[in-house]
Amino acid sequence: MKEMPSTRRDMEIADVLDNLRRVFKVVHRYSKRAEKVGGLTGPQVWAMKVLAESAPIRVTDLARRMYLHPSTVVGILDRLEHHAQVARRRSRQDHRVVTVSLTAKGRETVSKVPEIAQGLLLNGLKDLSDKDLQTTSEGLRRLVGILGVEGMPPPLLLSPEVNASVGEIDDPAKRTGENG
Amino acid sequence: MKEMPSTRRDMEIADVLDNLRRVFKVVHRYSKRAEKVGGLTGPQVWAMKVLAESAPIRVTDLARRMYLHPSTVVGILDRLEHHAQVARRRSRQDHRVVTVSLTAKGRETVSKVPEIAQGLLLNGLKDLSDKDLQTTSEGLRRLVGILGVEGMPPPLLLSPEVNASVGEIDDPAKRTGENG
DNA sequence: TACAAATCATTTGTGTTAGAATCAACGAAA
DNA sequence: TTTCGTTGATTCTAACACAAATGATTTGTA
Repeated sequence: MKEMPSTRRDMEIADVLDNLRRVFKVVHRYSKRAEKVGGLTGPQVWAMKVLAESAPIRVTDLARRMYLHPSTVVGILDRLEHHAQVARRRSRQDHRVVTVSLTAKGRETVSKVPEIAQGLLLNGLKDLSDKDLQTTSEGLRRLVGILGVEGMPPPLLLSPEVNASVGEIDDPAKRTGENG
Repeated sequence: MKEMPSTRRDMEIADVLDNLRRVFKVVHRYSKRAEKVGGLTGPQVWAMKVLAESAPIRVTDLARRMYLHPSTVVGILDRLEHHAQVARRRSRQDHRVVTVSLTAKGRETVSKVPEIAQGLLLNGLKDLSDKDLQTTSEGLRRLVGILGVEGMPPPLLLSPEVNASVGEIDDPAKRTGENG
C-alpha cells in the first residue's frame, strides 16, 4: 500500500495497531501460562467458569458462550473430562445432545480460581483515575465500533444469536448494512 | 470489604474487558482466515512482510519482531520454505545462525499483498476524527502501560524498527530483561 | 589448550483454534 | 412409513503458539 508519510495522524494510527498487537500478545501469553490453576490452562478454566454459571449446558451453547467453534470446545472438554473436572451426559429427550456439568472436583477447582487472566488487567484498570479509565473505555469502544460496523456481534454473553453473527465476521460483504 | 460492585466505574471496567475480548475475537479470526493471499495464512504473510522489510534476517530476530517464540517461527518458516516463498541460509561467519530471505516468488507474493488484516481496522481508524483517534490511541496506550508495568517483559522493542512508531510506551529499557 | 557457559536453531510435546467430513438422531413431509 | 433436510457432537487435518530439551557452535575463562 501507499506510504503516506506525513502527519502525526498516520503515526498515531500505526501506534494504535502496534499497541493493539502488543495487548494481544500480552493477554494471550498471560492466559496461556499464568492462568494455570490446577494444571489447567486458560481456556479450560474459562470453560469451567461458564459451566459454574450455567451448567448443565449443551456443547453448542457452551461454544457460543465462549465465542469458539464447537470442535474446539470438544477438545477442551476432552481434557477437562480426562481430569475429572467435568462430566458429559447424553440427553434423554434428544439423543444428539450432550450436556456438560462440573463434577464435585470441578466445583472445588472453580471455587479456588481467583480472577484468572483478567486479574492483571483488572487490577490495572482499578488503579486508573476516573478520567484515564474513561479514556481507555472510550478507545476500546471506538475500536469495537469500527469492527462492529463490519460484522461484530452484539454484547451478548447470553444471546442465542451470537453465533450467527460471529460466523459472518470475516465476510462483511454478506452483511446488509443494518446496524445501529 | 471495599468490594462495592456496580458503580459506574465497575461497569466501565467490565466494559473494557468485554470490548477487549471482542476485539480479540474479531481480529484473531480475521487474521486467521481472511488473510490468505496465495494460500498463505496470516502469520505467514506477516512474516513475509517483515522479511520484505529487513531480509536477510536471523530467525531469532524475526521472532522478536513478530513477538513470537522462535520455535513458532521455525514452523512458519518451514511452511513458507516448502512453498518456496522464503529461503534459509546458514551464516558463514557464525554457523549457528540461519538467515532468512524472500525468494523471487516470495517478493512477488509480498508485492501482491494488500493490507491484510489491518486493512479493516486501518480504514476504520482513518475515518476517525482527530479527536476520536487520539482517544483511541490514548486508551490503548493506557492498556499497554498497565500490562507493560505489571507483567509484560518480552516485547522488547529492542529492534529499532519495531518501536519506530511506538516510542515511549512502556520504556522497558530500564528493566534488565528478566525473562522466564 | 581445555573446558565451561552462552547462543542459536531446531525438535519434541502439549494445547488451542478452525473448517470439512462423518455419524447419529430428530423433525417434517410425502 | 419412508424419505429428506437439519441439527448436534465428534473426528480428522492443518496451523499456530509456547516451553523444555537437544545438538551444534561460538565465546569466555582459566
